Amino acid sequence: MRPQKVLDNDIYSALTKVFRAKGFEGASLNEIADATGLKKASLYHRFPEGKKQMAEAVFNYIDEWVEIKIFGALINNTLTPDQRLNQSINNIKELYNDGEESCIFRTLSMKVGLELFGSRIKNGMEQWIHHFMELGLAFGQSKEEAKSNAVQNLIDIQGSLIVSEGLKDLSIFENTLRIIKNRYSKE
Amino acid sequence: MRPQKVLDNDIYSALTKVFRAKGFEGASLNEIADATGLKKASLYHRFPEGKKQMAEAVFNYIDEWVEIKIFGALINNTLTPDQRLNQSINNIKELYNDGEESCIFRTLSMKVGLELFGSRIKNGMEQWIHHFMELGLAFGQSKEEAKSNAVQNLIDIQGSLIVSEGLKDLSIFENTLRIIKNRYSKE
DNA sequence: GTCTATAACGGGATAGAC
DNA sequence: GTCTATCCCGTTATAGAC
Repeated sequence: MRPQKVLDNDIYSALTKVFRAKGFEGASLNEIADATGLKKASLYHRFPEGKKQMAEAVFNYIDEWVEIKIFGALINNTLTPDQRLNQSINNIKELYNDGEESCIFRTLSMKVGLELFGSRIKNGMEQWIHHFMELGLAFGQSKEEAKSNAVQNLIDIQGSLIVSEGLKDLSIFENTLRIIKNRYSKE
Repeated sequence: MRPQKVLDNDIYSALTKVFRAKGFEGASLNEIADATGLKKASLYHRFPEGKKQMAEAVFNYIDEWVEIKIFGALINNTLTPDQRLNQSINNIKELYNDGEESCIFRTLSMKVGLELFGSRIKNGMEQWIHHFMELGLAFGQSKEEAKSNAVQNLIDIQGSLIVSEGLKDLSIFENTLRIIKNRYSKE
């Protein structure tokens, strides 16, 4: 029996799970092989440049998701500002699985990860800030207000993920999403 | 010539640097050996239980520093609340080297680290919250206010370290410390 | 496109001399 | 207390069959 071709999306999804949990150095090819259902040699067929390329695929995969589901919502001008806010917050919640899953900004930015992917991470963070700014402007905030709120949103998300995980209390992440909402729309 | 005994404190300091930068899995014994100036076998003389014990020494080393320089300042009732605030903020700045150094809550709490050190991390975070709460109470805040400010301080510190590093902009960390100050003392 | 098998290397850890 | 030398295993990566 011929081996099935494993679907690209299933591979990306499995890669993402592993790298988010373990980071770049902590993710071993054996574990990645188990998670994807491919043997190591097959992984090298898909990713000839090896582990680094696998991690890059994770960035691409998440970037695309975020672009559509979060940035897309934040700047969708067929929606009211309140709708944009609610939709993007819900999708942020989904991205981090209610606070259970880490962010690649964190797990892939330890020393080695930062050397390899520093510019992607910087770029990604700037995108988050840019799109949150648009939301603030849509709510009538000044440029300065919108900017500082956007930066603080990013800080809050990153920080609350770490604190939630450390304290094993997901309500902290949830509460942070509420705080972000309140920066734009009271009650 | 007899080998010098390498000072405990120099070892802890070097260990801390490596684990903070690389995390548990990313820190290799070769690198630790280089950083401490001890050969691998000598490290095992000091830390018979191996790498895990080395990381534990880092927790102890930082815990002690934080206990004295940060928690000590936060609850020092020979100082005015404003003095406690300023001193502890300055020491937080020092702890993270103006935002250049990571926090072990972050680097030692990836999947494997969390399995090994989860309860130490939880405990440590609770200590930070507890002592920040005392500061809030000293400033006349209600228990609820003091608690939520304390949690938010922790979130802000963790988040701003990640965002500062990612954007390569230490002013974000500095600004966060100012925000924390303003939770207690206006201007 | 996937596999088995294996190479080449670095990882954590230990033995034993000084 | 530190060292050199070594062990064993898991790691990344490759060769070649199917």
